[in-house]
Amino acid sequence: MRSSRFFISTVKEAPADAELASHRLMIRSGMIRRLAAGIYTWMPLGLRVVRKIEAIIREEMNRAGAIELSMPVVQPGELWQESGRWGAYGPELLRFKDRHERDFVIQPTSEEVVTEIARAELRSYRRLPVHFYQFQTKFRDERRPRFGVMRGREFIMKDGYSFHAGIEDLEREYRNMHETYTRIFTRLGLKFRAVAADTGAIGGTGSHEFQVLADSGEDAIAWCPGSDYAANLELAEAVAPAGKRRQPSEAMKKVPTPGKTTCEEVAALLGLPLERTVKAIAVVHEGAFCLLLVRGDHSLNEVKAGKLPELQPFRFATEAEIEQRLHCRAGYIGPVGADARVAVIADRTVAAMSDFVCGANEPGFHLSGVNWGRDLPEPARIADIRDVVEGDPSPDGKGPLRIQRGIEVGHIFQLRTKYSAAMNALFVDDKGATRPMEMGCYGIGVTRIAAAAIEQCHDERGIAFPRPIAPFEVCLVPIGLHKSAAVREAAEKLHGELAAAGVDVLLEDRDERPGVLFADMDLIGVPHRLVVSERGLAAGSAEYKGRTATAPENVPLAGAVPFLLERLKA
RNA sequence: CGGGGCGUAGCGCAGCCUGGUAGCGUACCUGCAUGGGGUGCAGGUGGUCGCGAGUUCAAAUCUCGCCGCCCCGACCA
Repeated sequence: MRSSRFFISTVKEAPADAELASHRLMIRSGMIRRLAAGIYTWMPLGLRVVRKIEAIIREEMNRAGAIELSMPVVQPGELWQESGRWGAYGPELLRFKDRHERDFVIQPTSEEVVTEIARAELRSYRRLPVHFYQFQTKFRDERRPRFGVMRGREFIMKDGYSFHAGIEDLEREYRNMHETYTRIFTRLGLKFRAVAADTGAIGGTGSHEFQVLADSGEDAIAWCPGSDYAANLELAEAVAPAGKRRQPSEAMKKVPTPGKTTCEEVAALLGLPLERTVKAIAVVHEGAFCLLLVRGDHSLNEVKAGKLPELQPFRFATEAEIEQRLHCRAGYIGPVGADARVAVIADRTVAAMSDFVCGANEPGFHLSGVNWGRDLPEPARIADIRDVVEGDPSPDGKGPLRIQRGIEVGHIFQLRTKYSAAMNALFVDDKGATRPMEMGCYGIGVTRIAAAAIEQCHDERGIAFPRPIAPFEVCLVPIGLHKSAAVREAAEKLHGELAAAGVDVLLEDRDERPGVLFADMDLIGVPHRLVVSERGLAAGSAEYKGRTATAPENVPLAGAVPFLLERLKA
């Protein structure tokens, strides 16, 4: 490819509202152009990256035995009524009517359509298992699209759906996909981690997310360096503290804390560590009030709390509700002497505390030296309701946990019979009985991967794409191509030879100054660069530099092609 | 959905308070010079100032309404 015939449109300044490095660099390199909130055009340069990501995923999905098809973006509302998601999905599902006033949706995923196919095509156990997948444009009307294509409304996703005669076979395919995804993200050149994920309302035996590690990620993951334990923070278990609770050593005291409503302020006022305080969070479940107790330096895990039977579902109490029910201002509420009708759920850590500080249920006062069993009854309900923190013991007992941030790029899920049962996707088994099929679903955010890769691989000069997904593998930068016949001839020859060897090479033949060409190639992230100049030709050499290398090196002109082929293998 | 902010040339911004010929940087075009890290000089092109009303002799500027976008928060995959 010649840059003069391609379309390179880099800019020096990115829009002021682009916060993330990947977002800024995708705009600056001309990979994408924003059309509306969360909706982007993939410009030729960006599309090359997307196509390379797709090609790797496709190759591995095919190798794993999945079969590609393509389902419609526009789907009849009827099908969504049938699965129950018409009502359940909420405003994120984009709905519209056609000229006949019939309901349609733009698919956010395709469980309904694929299940419709399965129930028509897969009538016998003899046709199972089957795994269909597609690359397709999705639309989710996100409340707050942001970070460019990282959380866009329109995006490309590889979504796969498998159908099985039994749970064992579903589990086999689930393991197959776990391995396949691991291969895919490894081939894409990403640093990632597979983590256990929340199975949400569907339940089932398993769900894993594949998270690309990046400090800017929206998800937090907890993992144990001493074992293979890894889970989304939403799910990660905080085990009960080891050992017995310390004996009380202080008397309970009411201390004035005017204007101090947070644990931080109270701890600072009393000169105590934050770990000695307890915060009480008032929540409401079906009209019933409940106090959740979490240590002052910990934070409530809403997902874990929401799974407790007595809280499912819950919402936070408003300040007005707190005053009305507890007769106390928010900021001073606590478990001591609380209304007996208000249930109290103590986090495991809180249940093991002694001589702690909490609200006195009286505006302007807290209690210090509070002890379970003496100043208030032993907690009736103890549960794991906090986020784990760095250094907490791993649930598998194999050392302390670490916390890292990640970008979710893949998710595999055992759906079981949620859709097949709702939509009558039945098959006849080997005993002649009719049963709903077991289903699995497996998604990869293709366009999000492009952003995640940049998030992970960039520097002050621009993008440093991993070779497998770079828009071009090699760029030839001739100095003075439009002035020197010798340079032109040498560059053209190298271009021809590299292209013939199957290398995705870009010849920078634009009539620009060298500085512009260097800056652009660094910005768009081409991993290998070969410079051809009169100076080099005189010495019979060309200059090679890897995108992330600190210094260039000279290679003999005659050996440049084999040299590059060797570098491309690495 | 609640709170805050912003809409002026492709991009980044000034001008608005105090109404009177629409500006700067960059990008783009032309010419000359330059030619190993976003080159210099000179000359140019490009804007219904988000949209619609209103006030006024006169509105980018003041008033009202609408739309769009961004940030924070709540909600959710």
